[in-house]
This record gives sequence, structure tokens and C-alpha cells, in this order.
Amino acid sequence: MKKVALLWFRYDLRLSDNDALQWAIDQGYEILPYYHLSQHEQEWEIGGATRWWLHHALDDLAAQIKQLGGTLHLASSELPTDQALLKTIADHEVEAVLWNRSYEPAHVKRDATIKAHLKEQGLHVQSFNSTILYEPTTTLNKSGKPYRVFTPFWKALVSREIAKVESTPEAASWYGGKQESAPLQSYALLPDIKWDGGFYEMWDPTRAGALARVKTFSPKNAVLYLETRDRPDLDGTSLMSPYLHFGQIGPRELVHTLRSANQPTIESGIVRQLYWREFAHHLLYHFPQTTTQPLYEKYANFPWDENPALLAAWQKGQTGFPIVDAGMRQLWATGWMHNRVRMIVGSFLVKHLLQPWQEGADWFWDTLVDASLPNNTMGWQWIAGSGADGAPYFRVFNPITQGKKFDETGEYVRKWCPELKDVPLQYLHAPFEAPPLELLSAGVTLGKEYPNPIISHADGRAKALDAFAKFKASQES
DNA sequence: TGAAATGTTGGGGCG
DNA sequence: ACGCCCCAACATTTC
Repeated sequence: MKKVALLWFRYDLRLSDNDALQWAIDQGYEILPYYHLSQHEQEWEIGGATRWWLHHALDDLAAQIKQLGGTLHLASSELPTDQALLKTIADHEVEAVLWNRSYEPAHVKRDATIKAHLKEQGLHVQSFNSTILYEPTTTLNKSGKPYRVFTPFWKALVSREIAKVESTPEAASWYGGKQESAPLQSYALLPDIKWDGGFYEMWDPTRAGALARVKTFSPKNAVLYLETRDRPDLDGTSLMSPYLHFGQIGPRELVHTLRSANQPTIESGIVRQLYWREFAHHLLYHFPQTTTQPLYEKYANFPWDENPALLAAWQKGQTGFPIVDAGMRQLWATGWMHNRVRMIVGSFLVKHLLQPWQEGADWFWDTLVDASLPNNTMGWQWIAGSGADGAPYFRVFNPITQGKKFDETGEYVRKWCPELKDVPLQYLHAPFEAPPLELLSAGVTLGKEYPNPIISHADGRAKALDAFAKFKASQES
């Protein structure tokens, strides 16, 4: 009789490019595929939008496994992570426990404890990397420290070999014993209130959806990416982020696919962006406190001007700046926001409104289908200027010129702020600068159909520069 | 992976 | 022909 290996899925919801699975296959184990949803156990439990995605990703993974003759074991989320795991191990005489590592700080800590405990009990426990391109412990700079700036990180690693995993999931031998799997519905991942209509329109949250998107994107759009990726009014980005986050496609298989086109703009475009994702994971691994604390500690006491009303206006897409509002509404409707617009809304929240970047990170965490702790943390610290490669404090995005420059057709704003759809392009990104009659003939009165700006750009910019400059001076004295 | 203010240059209009 | 002004275009610096 074959020995049973429990394969614990996390952010690796796929059967190819999966080291833990492949190792179990190669060793001839009978594989018990396992998932557990933790609830209220740790900081940064997954948010609303990622719960929606996870539901469908698990459903899809279960179907893929079933097709190959296995059954995905969903452990009851009423038990804490360690107890649920121990129960399954005991129930099914498991001899080996395998997983691909998560680099979230809480998971790193949890997994170390569990690994030690299981080893004490005489189990074979082994973890693998399938989530990122390289191990964070192997990417230190010449003085043995983690990189804090992207460009040296990129230069040092871009030519380092990326593993290729030969995947043979069809050769797997799946555990055939009787299981008491919890129904997926018991995880209650889908919302009670139906805010997810737009999600279904935009996404196919399955492995097949990931592969279809890769096919649309590569190689033609991947080559164009460098010039279209900043244009929210075009379909210029890869849209791979949620698939990568849940591991429905692995970063290694994706990079190999993209590189097979052998085009320089792919290397300096989308591949470089995938190394930003890599950089974010390595940063969080080495600086686990940065989910809430600035990477550069001198920013710890920055005097934010916390104001719930301003935060709420930003969250709801009611700031009176069309490019900002369009982004926030796209986020709410689809669980996703164009990357360029993420920078614009981030800058607006942190600089113009002087709200703490942590508030922005919390909101994104709850509303993005690609909410990834490393990426979210790095992105917000970047825009706040307190993190790796941080934007200098005086870099304040102008939401008007950014709108004109990157949503140059205005289609993005017209889609997400439909009340402005008849406003001439000339005034679309700054309706408050339009002659009132011009607005009226477009059916808009500011303060009625569309809000007045909650702050003037000039004031917001001046306030931000002042606050940041004063803070900087106070740190130096 | 800014923006705005300030400085420089050079062409054209014009007295 | 020449100087002067204007201003767009570009470059530099400052926030």
C-alpha cells in the first residue's frame, strides 16, 4: 500500500509548475490534496474581494482534481489551522505533509511552528517554493543585506536562471480513502449582499481563465505593453495579477512563456513588472513589520491629518477629481484598478488629503481581487515615500494632468463616471474649470450630478509639500 | 513610474 | 540692418 502525503494548498492553486505536488508524484506518494480557510486567526485575513475570487478558484481546483480522479479535501474553517491539519492527518494516516511556502509574515511564523511540531511527531514535512522566482534568502546584495532599491535588484537578478518544473499531474496517484470534506459553501466566501455582479462580467477566476488571458496577452500585447500599460482607456495591461496572487498560474511558467517570444520590449516591459512583484515578496520576507510600519523608520511619526469624511469620499469615488473617482469606482465595481490609476489615487489620498497610507492599504486589501500583502504593502509605501524606492516627498501627482495624459481619449472617465459622459474632453478631467453653462449643456451641475472637488489641486499640493517639508526638517534637527 | 517654477535660447514680428 | 520684445520650446532647478 502506498504512503499518503497531504498536499496543503495555499497561494498555489494549480497542478502545474507546482514543486510540492510534483515532488509527491515523483516520490510515488498517494496524494491527499488539502485546503483550510482560517477565520479571525491572524492579521490580514483575506478581504471581501479576494474571498470572492478564492471561492471560484477553489471550486475550479476541486474540479480539476476530480477530473484526474482525486478529491480536494476542504478542512472545516471552524477549527483553527493547526487543529484542522492535525485532525486530517490523524483521520487519514498521513505520513508526509508538503506545501509550497507563503511569504506572508503571519504564515511564515505559523508554518515554522507547524513544521517543527509535525516533525516531532515523526512525519516527513517538506516545504517548497512555487510562488516566487527565487528564494528570498538567495537574493541579498554584496554586503549580505536585502535590496531596498529596485534597479540594483533587477540588474542583479534578471539574468539568473529561473527553474523549469516538468509537470505531470495526470500521473498523480490520488488518495482514495473516505473523506469528510467540508462543503465549499461552509466557507461562506461569497457575499450576502450582491455587490459582485461586475466581478462576473470582468473575470473568469479559473485556471482556464488564466490561460485564456495569457493567450490574449502574449506575445502581441506583451510586445505593445511598454507603450500601452499606462493607458487606462486601453486594454494595455496583462490582468494577470489575481491569477498570480492565487497561484492559478505560476510566475515561472509565465516568465518562460513570455520570454519564448524573445522580444526586448517584453523583457523591459512585462517581465520587469513581474520582477517588481518578486521584489515586493522579498522585501516583505526581510521586513515583515512593513505591512503597518514604514520601511524607513524615520517616517513612523509622520503627522497625518486623519479625517474620516475625506477618507470616505475617496473610498466612494466622490472626490470631484474624475480620474480619481473613476479609479475608485472601477475598484468597487470590478475588484481591480488600472496600475497607473492606483498611483494617482494613492498619491491623492496620501498627499492631497494627508490620510495615512495604511488606510489606503486597508481599503485596497478589502476591495482588490489581486490584494496581495507584499504588493499592496510595497505599493503604498512607495507612494507615501516611506518605503523601498520611495517616491520623494515632493512628488505629487496632478490628477488633472495625469488624467489628460493617460486617459487621453477620456473613455476611462466616461465609463466609470457616466454622469460626465457628455462633458467635452477639454473639461472632462477638470469639470470645475469648465464654464458652468458648458457643464449645464452636458447635463452636469457640480454638487448635484457630480461633486465639487473636496480640495483644490493647488491647496492639496501646497498642504502636502508643506507638511512633508516640515516633517523632514523636524527629523533633521 | 512628477509638477511647477525658473532659466535659456532662438526665431519672427516690428519699429 | 539692427535692437527690442514676445513667446514657444526646451533645459534646469526646486518643491
